[in-house]
Amino acid sequence: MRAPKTRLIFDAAIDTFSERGFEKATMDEIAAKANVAKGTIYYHFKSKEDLFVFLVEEGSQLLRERVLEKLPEEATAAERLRLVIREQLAFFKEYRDFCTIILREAWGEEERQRQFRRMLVHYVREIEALVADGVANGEFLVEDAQTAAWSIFGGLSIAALHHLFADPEFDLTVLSPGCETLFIGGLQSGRP
Amino acid sequence: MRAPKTRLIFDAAIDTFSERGFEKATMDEIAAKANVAKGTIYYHFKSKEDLFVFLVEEGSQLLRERVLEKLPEEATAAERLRLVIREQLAFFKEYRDFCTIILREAWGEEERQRQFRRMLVHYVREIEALVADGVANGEFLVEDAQTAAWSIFGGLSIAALHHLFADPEFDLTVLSPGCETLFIGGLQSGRP
Amino acid sequence: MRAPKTRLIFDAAIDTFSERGFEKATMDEIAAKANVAKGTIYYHFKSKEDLFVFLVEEGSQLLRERVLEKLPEEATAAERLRLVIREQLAFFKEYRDFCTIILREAWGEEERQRQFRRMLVHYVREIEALVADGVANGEFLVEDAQTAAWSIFGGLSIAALHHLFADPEFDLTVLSPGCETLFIGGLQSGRP
Amino acid sequence: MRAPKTRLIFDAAIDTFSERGFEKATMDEIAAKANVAKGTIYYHFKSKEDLFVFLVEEGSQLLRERVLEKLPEEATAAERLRLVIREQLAFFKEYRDFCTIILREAWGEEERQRQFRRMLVHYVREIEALVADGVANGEFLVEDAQTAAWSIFGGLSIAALHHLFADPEFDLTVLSPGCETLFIGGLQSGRP
DNA sequence: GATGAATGAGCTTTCATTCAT
DNA sequence: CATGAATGAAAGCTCATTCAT
Repeated sequence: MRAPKTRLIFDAAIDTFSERGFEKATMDEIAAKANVAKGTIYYHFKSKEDLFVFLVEEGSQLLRERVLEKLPEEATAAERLRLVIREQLAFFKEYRDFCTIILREAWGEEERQRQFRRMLVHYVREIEALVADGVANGEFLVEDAQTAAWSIFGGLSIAALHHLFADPEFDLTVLSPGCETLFIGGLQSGRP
Repeated sequence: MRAPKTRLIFDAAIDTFSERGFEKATMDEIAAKANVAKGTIYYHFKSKEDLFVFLVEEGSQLLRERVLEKLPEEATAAERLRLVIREQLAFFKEYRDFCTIILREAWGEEERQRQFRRMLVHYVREIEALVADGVANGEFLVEDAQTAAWSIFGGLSIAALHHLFADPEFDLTVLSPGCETLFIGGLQSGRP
Repeated sequence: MRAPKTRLIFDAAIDTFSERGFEKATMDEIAAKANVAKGTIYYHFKSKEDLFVFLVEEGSQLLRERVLEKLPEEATAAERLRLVIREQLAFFKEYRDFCTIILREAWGEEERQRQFRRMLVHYVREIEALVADGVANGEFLVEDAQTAAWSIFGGLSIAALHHLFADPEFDLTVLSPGCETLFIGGLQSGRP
Repeated sequence: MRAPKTRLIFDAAIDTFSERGFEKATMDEIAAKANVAKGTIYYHFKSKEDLFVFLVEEGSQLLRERVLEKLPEEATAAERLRLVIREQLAFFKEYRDFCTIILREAWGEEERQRQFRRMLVHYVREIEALVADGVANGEFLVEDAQTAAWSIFGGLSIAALHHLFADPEFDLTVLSPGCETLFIGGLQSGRP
């Protein structure tokens, strides 16, 4: 990743994969965007699949770092979940290309898709743990923390994706308050 | 759709597109699954894209029929939303292939993807209206009904998809109670 | 093989493989020679390897038919061996392309090469049996019929190949008497 | 050839060319086997073709030295030919890689193949002279010494190659007696 | 209506060669 | 002397689409 060309390829690949999807993206386009010869990509990455997996791994790791690692241990589950929602949206705002890739490319039986899902599972499991914490200490009341976690992750993601496709310049962070209210308090938030 | 071959092609296409994704699905595989010659598909559909769009239109219409058309006018917004959640999961259970296609193939700038999103927007707008109703009559408290609607739709869909990929035989309807609680009452459901 | 295009491809492939060798032959050249589109080759043959193997199988079978099937049962081993030598050279004369392919492409660890050798072994084993017959009835005197058989087959082939490369128009059948004398009677043929 | 790296490259090249054939052998593999950088090969050899030709020249020269230079002038033609057969098999035993390369890479219209054949011709011509000697002094009885020479060279080579591919550990020198008998005395060796 | 052989543009990947260091 | 990152031409293969039957 330190090699300068690798960085160029990485960025061009993110861009291209998010714009076209894995199958429609061509190595020619990635090479052109990165301003390197096609062979150069293959010097640094074994295959198109390999490039994709590398990129998804980096992105997933970044997502975990950004969203999960700064959670204050002492805060309540609700406060931490609010932070997760805020940070995930902020992440999607900064890396909108990666956000697109997540939802498009994770679902299928190809090896790269399975690998991708494994990383998502890894991430969502942390949200699940957070929800379970809240349940354990009486803050939350849900039976199935896993489904709740996937609903939250998926709800945020699809809402973000929808807005991004409607308006590429849309500022996703404005969605935070609404999403926090919805997932923490529900639609009946504040009702007796 | 009345021609018997058309039906065979339709089913084979749903099957193939959901298994492989639009790009990886081949007309050969669809033809083989439908037990017709490849030329026959082109006799009934202008192109691969045309076949896909047709299939997505039928599916979207079916989704709307199943989920939205049986909502009792007189019920509360919360009751109607619970029904929506229940019915959408039931629909995904029955048409899991279509559920997969929705989340994989709607996000991109190809014409078919734009068209697909237009249909989703059409569907989600009804949920949004329902949420807005609830807000209007004081049942719900959200600022952005649109985002709430997409979060609910997306949350349900991704949670469903996750479970389907983890276990193809999973019965999605068991997710209903949890999802209803989450979206209506929030994680703090029942807390004072 | 009845489809007309298949025949065109077959002939073009023999021609190209013998001229360039398996690796250097390109599907583009074969297609151009056969006056078909490249895709047409792949419609009839799974891969370049598949095309090659098919062609080698046909050739090997033809070689066996031409050389081995007309051997008179009642003749002496020496007479039959003379016939084999004569017929193999006649075969190489008629199918010089195949003769080239045999010696170039059989030696290596690729699957197609192993398969090829299996067919050669099949052919040479019949010569070996013939030699063994001669030994059994006292006509011949060799300890290792297998090595003798390969020496005869290889000697004929390389001598033929040498002459063909020196002069493509060379008539291989003129080599028969010399080769018969050499292998049957040895260099000291006729000496006491 | 004195530079130590050149030697490493030479050995790695022989190994790789014999294992994969000229076309399939890659400079990367040769470099890896030689434990030098790819650029280093190009420092010592102009091109892949150049490396191959160099190697073939060295090998051919060695073959001539080993087989032809120790022939006792005073011996009979038959005795000298026996020695040739023995020594060629011994050479193939020691340099089995080179033996493989000879038969695989000499037949074609590429410049390197023409050059290769010129060297083989050079070698076989000496055998031819030996045979012609025998004919001149009444030891042998053949009309076409050239064909006889190629038959002997080819017979030995193909028999050796066959055994090497059937069993890489096979000791080729055990073939000597059989081959001597075959080529000198013929299959009817010893018959009246 | 239905067929399937034929097409060719377009894709991923390989690899001999170059050259700045 | 030696290196190895970079190159780009060239190759095998795929597949949506067409069309004569």
